[in-house]
Amino acid sequence: MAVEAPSKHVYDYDDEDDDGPVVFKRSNTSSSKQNQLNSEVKKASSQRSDGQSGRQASSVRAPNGQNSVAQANKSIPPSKSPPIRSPILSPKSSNSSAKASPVRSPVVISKASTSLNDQSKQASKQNKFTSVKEEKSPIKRTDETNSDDDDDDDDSKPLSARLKGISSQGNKGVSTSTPAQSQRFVPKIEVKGSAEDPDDDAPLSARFSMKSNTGTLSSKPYGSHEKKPLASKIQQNGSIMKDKQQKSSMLSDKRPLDKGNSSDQSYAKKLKISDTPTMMKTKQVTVKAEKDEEDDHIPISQRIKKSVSSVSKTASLKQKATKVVSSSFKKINKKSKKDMKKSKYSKSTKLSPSSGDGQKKWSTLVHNGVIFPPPYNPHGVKMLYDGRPVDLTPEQEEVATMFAVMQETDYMSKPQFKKNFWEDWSKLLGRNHVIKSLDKCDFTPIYEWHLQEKEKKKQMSSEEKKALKEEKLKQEEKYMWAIVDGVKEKVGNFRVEPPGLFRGRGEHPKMGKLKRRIRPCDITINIGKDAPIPECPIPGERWKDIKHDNTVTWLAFWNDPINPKEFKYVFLAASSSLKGQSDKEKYEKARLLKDYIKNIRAAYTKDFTAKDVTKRQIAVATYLIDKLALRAGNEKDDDEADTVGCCTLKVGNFDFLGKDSIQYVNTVEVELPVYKAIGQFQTGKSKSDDLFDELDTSKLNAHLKELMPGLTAKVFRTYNASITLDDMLNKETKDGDVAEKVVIYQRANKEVAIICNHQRSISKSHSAQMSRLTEKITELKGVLKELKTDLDRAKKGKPPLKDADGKQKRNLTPEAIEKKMAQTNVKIEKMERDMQTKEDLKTVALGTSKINYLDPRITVAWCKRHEVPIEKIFNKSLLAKFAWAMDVDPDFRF
DNA sequence: GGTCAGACTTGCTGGTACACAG
DNA sequence: CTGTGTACCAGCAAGTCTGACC
Repeated sequence: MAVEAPSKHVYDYDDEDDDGPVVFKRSNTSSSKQNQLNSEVKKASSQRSDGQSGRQASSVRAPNGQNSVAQANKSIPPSKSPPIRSPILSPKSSNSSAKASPVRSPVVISKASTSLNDQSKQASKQNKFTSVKEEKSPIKRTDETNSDDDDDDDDSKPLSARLKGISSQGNKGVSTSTPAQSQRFVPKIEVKGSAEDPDDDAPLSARFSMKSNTGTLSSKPYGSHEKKPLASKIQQNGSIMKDKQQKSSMLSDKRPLDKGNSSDQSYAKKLKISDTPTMMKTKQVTVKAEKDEEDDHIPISQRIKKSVSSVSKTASLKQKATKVVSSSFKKINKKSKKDMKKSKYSKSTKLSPSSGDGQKKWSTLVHNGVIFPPPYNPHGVKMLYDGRPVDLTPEQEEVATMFAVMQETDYMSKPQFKKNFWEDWSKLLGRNHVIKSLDKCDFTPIYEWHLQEKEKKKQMSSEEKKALKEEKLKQEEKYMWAIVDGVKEKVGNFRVEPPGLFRGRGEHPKMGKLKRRIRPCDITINIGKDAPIPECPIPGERWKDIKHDNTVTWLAFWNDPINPKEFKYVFLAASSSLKGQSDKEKYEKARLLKDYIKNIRAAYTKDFTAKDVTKRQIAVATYLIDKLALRAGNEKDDDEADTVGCCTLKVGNFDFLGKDSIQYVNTVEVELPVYKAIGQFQTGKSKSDDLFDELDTSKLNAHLKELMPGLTAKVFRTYNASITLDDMLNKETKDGDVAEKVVIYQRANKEVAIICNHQRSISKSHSAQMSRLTEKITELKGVLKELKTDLDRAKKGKPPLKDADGKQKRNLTPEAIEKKMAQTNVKIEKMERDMQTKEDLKTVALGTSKINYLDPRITVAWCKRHEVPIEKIFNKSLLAKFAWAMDVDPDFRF
């Protein structure tokens, strides 16, 4: 079968994580297409390159140990970018290239078509059966005339790139798009010329032009990297602390790993090997490319077949070698899970993409449980009711205080918050209490007491503060660590959440409700069978339950008092090997998508016009997830904030509240078929109806899994974020000092944040800061003017005028004055750039993408290649979290 | 096929320690 | 030395996704 080939590639790749002797060619775009099509060779090759680079690497510092002497400058790069959230694709933005039709935005229509075409071409080249992964697309268009080879490139390109401006999000403050714009997709009508729009080749992202400014994206050249090795090898995880491990890992990096992953073995216990590869292996999918219409009613999934074969071998090999239980075991029911515990190394033949269900996560686990907040200490300050002081019991006072301290927050203006608070508090007060209504309550005395306490704390001497801190540390020390399979690992959240008022985001229906105090009898502890059960810290009380489940990673959990159906877990810290391993798997999965993306795009593009509605909805939804980095959008209960994701978009949406009630406003141009399809989905529905009424996340993800093993909606976010970073860094890094390079990085980071709609609220002092800067600039300009006058006078041999205070200024030579002027100009420019940057970033949160979406190996490798100390990019906790990525080869590409 | 429990990841915020400019 | 600004981190809310169960 034709299929095989592809699969093979895949597998080989993985396996190989280690070796790959192929030649790497990263650069040519031109070649790219071909390469892609044919082979995964690329991957292999890339790996190879890794090896090489390893050598180079030597020059680079070892990640962990670096010292950064350097100084970095904090200077911020100037950015010219326009406000971030400009509407991206609105027609106006489009302009640029196409003058011809105003309508056509830089983006896309054409693009779509193009890509489609390309793909189809490719497809045609190939034959009918193809694995998705392979390049063959199921779709075939005969009409296509030319194919761009570049297309390939596109696929690998980041979305963002494709969007030239994704300007997506309106931020809270900044959305630029007009309501009208945001309301619907603007179809592009443009006649698309031939496929040749240059853009076509460009990745989607390129197609949207980003307004943001960074200006950097050029659309094209992407190609080069296309062929990075997919899998990099599975390296060990680098766990942070073990030297041995480290060493080995380093070694491994330096040269291509061998299949056996020998290096991995050593870690095996702690780390699971990344299964990603494994996972993928599980199912190989093939697409049957019948081009005809008939396909239309065949679900894509069906069109795709899986070929499983080769994989398992590899997988098992690996597993054995590592002795790690692969995460891939799937579908093991609970009982069997438990059984599995006993046989650590047993493996199921079923590999699953999911990360590890049923899989053993640890063999021995020792920890000390959790620490509780101190009991409430009454302050005795009386609040007023109807102007009179009221006596409250400590319990009543505690809750009143929770409310009082929130006086200055926005919650106080939310009726729902007050209503919920009152419901819970009045229960505590009892029916006969003097306090009958919240309206007559005056919490000011308590609030003032609170402010005083805060002030006192602030006024403490540094010694006192230090002493307190040490005291706290001493109490908490024992809870901070767990021993997992013999290795000391940090625990993430060992402190039980204190009681308080629930602070739901957005218009959460439960905001203001009392989050009661959690007691030991609410808590279930999970610990190794042979480990001592943690002593309950509250005398006379006991844990709710003790479990010894090594198929999960939590150390303890309790039910959320606000929503008892939900759980609050205590996990290991992000720096732990367990977390690191799954992090790595996540990125490996995203990297794998790179190999499938082209065909996935071709498939959904084809389905835009499918007869079957469900299929069409899946296609459009996938498109939106891919292009706009939307989240999947699970159904939500009525008692949650009203937010949506892709599958739950409403007919009237395109300005909606996403996770955390963050607004998403984006106007994009979409391909005509998408526009039409959306129009159809909207027909006959009201604004509040689901746009994708045939869809939910399970269906969508089930479908995605048929396209690529383990593929789910969120993988697109990771993929698009990481590929964008990789692409931008590689395209835009130029010679320069460290500070300049850091600026490049920040720009790329910002681009990703915009794509993912990562926002932050504008700091309270933002406007003050801006006006201060403006003032300073004005002042400097005044100085400049004065200098100019002095200069003119000096040239004529006259002394300078007196200064503002009437004092005589020093007599300077014209040269000296000119020098001063130049310095002042530099200062002004820098300030203006700083202002611009500050303005641009005022609503953009860079941290989230760094923590969750950007493969750290991209960053580490880039730092190594460009001699940028990694500490300039990653802070201490990120360094710990990404320890597993530190020994990546400098040539690593996503 | 749908629902739900369960487990884990993602995301924003606020407090604060610390760096820096004046 | 001091007031500001910011980076960092903890906290916890809010997502995603899987598998069991009906």
